[in-house]
Amino acid sequence: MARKRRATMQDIAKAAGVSRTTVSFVLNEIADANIPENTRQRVLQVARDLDYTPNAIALNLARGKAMTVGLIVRQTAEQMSIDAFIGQVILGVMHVVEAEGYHLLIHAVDPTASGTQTYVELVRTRKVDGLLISSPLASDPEIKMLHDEGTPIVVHGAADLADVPSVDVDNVQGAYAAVKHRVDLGQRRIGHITNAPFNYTSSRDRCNGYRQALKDSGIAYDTSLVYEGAFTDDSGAAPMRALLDLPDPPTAVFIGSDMVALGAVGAIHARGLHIPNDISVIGFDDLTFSQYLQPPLTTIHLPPYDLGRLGGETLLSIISGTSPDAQRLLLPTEIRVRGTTAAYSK
Amino acid sequence: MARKRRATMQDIAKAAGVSRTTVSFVLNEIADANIPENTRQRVLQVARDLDYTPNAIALNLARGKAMTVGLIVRQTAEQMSIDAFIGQVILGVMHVVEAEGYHLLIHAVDPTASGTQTYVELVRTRKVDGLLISSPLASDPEIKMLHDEGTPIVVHGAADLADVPSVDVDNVQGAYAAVKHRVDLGQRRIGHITNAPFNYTSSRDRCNGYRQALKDSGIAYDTSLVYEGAFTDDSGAAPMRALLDLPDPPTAVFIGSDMVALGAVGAIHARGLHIPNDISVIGFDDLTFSQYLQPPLTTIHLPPYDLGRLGGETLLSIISGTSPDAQRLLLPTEIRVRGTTAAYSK
DNA sequence: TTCGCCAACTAACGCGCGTTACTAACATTT
DNA sequence: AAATGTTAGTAACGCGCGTTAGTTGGCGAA
Repeated sequence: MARKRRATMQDIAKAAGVSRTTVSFVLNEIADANIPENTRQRVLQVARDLDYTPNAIALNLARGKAMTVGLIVRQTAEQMSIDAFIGQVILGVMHVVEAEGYHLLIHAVDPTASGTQTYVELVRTRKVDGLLISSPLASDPEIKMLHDEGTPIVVHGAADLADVPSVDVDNVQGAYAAVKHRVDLGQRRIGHITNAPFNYTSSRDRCNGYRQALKDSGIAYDTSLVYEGAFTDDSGAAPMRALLDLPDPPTAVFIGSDMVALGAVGAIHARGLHIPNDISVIGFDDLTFSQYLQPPLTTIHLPPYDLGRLGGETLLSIISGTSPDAQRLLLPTEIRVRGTTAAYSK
Repeated sequence: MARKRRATMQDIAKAAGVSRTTVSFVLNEIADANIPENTRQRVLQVARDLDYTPNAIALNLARGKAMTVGLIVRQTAEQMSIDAFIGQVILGVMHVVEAEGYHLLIHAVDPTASGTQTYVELVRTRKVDGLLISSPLASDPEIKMLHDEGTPIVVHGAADLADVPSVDVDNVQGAYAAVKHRVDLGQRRIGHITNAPFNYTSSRDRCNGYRQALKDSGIAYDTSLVYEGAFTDDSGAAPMRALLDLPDPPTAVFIGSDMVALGAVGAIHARGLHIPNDISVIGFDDLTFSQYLQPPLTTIHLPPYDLGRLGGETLLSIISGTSPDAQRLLLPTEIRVRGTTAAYSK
């Protein structure tokens, strides 16, 4: 039961009666090392007998690469559970990364923490070869610093960091489509509850899409119609009540997240109002449950798996030195029109 | 922009005019190495000037520990997104693990893959010091093998592996409570749709709780009332339709997962039936959206964060050699009675 | 015969660090 | 004055592996 000491190259060398160098040459299939076939076979056989597996850490030290990339999620406990597609993102990253022989290290940072971010340590200690940063703040000095130091780094959405490679969904376009969908049906008083505080890029981008759609429709931007949500279902309730309490409440609300929309919808129902007759609702993210709500939630669909996959691919290409053509990727979104936005008839 | 070579201990030694050994002693605060205060300060100052950070890989090699634990998730793309609380579990593990200076490596295995599981490589290569295995199959030969080899390992639910440490929610008790809740209101014809195929321990345990509750109530177990779900919302629809098509359909369904329940509820509504008047529904997991469904879903609440946290704690205590008292932990669940199970009145 | 060449290896260094010996200089005791 | 510490270090080995620069013995060609 005691932890067995695993065989090393040295053990193989001794057992096969050759030098460790020869073992290394055989196992790594070095072409221009003239190893005769029978020596080769003998070494391989001994390796098999000893159940040899190379020590990854030693290998990493020798090569100077950790063969590991870090995925940084900036989320509190609530957000993590909430952000239902974080699992999809993780899976997307994992698949491409492991296909190239890399491993995936996950590290959460407390968004409320100040001072040097802990993920800087990950790259300083060479524990990871590169970083994929999920849901970054709009201005994150460490990201810029690491990038300037030459650390391979890719962020999921970062408008402020012009030269840092990024892969993101087209939040602006998605939000634009959501709002335009309402305006085109004649609604002009449209509220907005964000998915997150404004220092998150996704939140800002979605709000910008909202504003742009209003502008293009000749509707003035009214700050009294905009409230901040913060990831969770609960965070949508109070803003929604505030909107309903307005002297002239909106006839539609665009909510930057399906999860936040849950709380908002709950608040609307609690007032005894009817969706979509009294007010229509549009979400964002197209989480699995959205189509099962009563009425089913109109929302903006996005591809979380691809977000992870493309982020991983971009990061790997940077690590390998073959810098990608497109340093900034924007994935398209798609509106899913459902029951919460029936034709406007007031 | 070129990747800076980071300073090593050797660099500090040269700059401070001492040997590398002395640097090591100072930085590691070795007590019985008599380093005079001014030498100590000089070394520390140089280290700061050179922005020294120890190389984690070299350190790991020297110490013979990876300072990393692996979290294995056995899930396909669909399941990963679906299993909304995987994020919570990850976060729980991460918090305890990082508090002890460890890092978290995540690795997904394809549940349909055969042959030696890829996670075996993780421990053979010494890339991780221990493994936390989420949602294991009922009988997983590699787990037993690794454990017998002395690998620190903890599983989230594994009835068949008697001597492998585990941390799990009390699925049997949860399911029992769910079913008893119905029986006590007079219902006797209760269907069951599992959360996953029967080779998953959680699925089997929940079904066992269902059967036990029936038995204790003098109700015969009827296999025609039991169907297999498989993680996703979609997987709940067909089984539900089959139940409704029975000559004598059940008056209640216990579904092993809220996600699967989504599809089932959809199927019930599609038939124009009313919940809970025509049929009552009970889920499992208490996912965030469940309370927002119409009617709100009665379900079994469980603590995903604690699942991760306690799993991590147990694993770390095994790694550190202080084997835990309780090798098998069962976390309690709690029923949340909501609208899908109104009082039975037929 | 002798020189060069090639096959078949191996010695030795480096990756960055922990750790155990061991040493040289100086101070204290007997 | 000699023996015994004590202080302030350092040399050297080990962790497991990649990799370069050799080394040896045999053989064909000049």
